[in-house]
Amino acid sequence: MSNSSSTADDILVCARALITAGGYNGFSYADIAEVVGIRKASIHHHFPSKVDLVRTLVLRYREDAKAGFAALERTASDPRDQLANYVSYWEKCITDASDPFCLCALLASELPALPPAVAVEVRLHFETLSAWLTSAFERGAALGIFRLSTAPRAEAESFMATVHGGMLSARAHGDPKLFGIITTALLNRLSN
Amino acid sequence: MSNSSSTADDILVCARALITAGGYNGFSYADIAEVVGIRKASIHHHFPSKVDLVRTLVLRYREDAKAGFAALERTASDPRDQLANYVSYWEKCITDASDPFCLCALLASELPALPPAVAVEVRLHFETLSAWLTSAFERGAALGIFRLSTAPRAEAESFMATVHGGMLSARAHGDPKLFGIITTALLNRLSN
DNA sequence: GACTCTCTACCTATCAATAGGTAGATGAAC
DNA sequence: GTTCATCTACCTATTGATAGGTAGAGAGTC
Repeated sequence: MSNSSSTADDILVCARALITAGGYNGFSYADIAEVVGIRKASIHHHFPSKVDLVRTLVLRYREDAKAGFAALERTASDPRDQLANYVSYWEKCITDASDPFCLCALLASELPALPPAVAVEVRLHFETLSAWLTSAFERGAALGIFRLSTAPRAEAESFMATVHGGMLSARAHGDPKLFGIITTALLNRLSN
Repeated sequence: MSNSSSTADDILVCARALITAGGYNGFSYADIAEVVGIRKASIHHHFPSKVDLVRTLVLRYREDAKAGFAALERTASDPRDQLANYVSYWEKCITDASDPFCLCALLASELPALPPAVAVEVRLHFETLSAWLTSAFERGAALGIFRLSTAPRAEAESFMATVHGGMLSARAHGDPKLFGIITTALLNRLSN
């Protein structure tokens, strides 16, 4: 019943959860094999090396993120709503534990030790996210919706830092609701 | 020339840098052996298992953090200055690469996969940090120095999230100065 | 329809390297 | 002699990976 795209996808889904829980070195092909129900050697058929696997995963993640940003811009025209919806997306993921931590944020924490081919993709994700957030702040300022106390890029980086830090704190305290508490304050500041 | 406290300390110092770079599973006794200049087996004399090693490291880190909070309270009476000095401490560490990421924050990111004996200590560190920051916000509010838009605990958690997120962003972008940019905005908000 | 070839997706068996770890020996210091 | 801190030699388990293989599906040819 498994077809090719399904097995490779299963592998990627599994790898994502394992990385999000324990980092690049915290999982092995054997772990995936157990979850997906195939042998370790078969994973090599789809992903010849661990680097290939994780790099593919990050590339997919980046594509999905770009699609997500585009969707945010279609579903709300007000940049404040776009940012709020971005945060709501993560709050839902964290609260229902479907995706409790940004893959690239997790990998970024161990960036010095990542294989270069993976590291470069993780950096690119941060650049994309930063650029999108910056553009949201720029648009909001141009429309008079936001009054920025610093440059749009700095606002964007602060916003991003708070979101990622909120994920970390929710995890550290074992309290998913904490992400919402932290980001509510963040979003409230956008309304002042 | 090596004495017992020096070798064990060397091991801990080395382990800290390795964990901070690549997480709990990103280093091995062999890595430490190479840096410290002893055999892998000798490390077991000082730390019988990897869990013992990392747990000892986190305990030490927590002691140092408590001492640091006490020092911050001695060297400045104004809670705003205490928070600013806390941030300055990290900015210096990140900028001169002496300690570019909070050990417990790094370990917190992979908390689900940590050995329980280590995980509990990491959580305790977050509780201690959160309590100290909360007390700073409470004192600042009581003295009329801060006007809080949310409860002191929420302010503290937001502050912490931004600091940790700033570390992450600096690392992800490969730009240590970014931590300062993010935290300057954070501290400026304390002055309003 | 039967046969052949190619492809896909899986497998077993195996490997080298590495991981955390153990036990006993050795030498230095007291 | 005892203690401490190191070592060698070795262990089991696990890791990412390789080589060779099987089985079934699909397409093309007769």
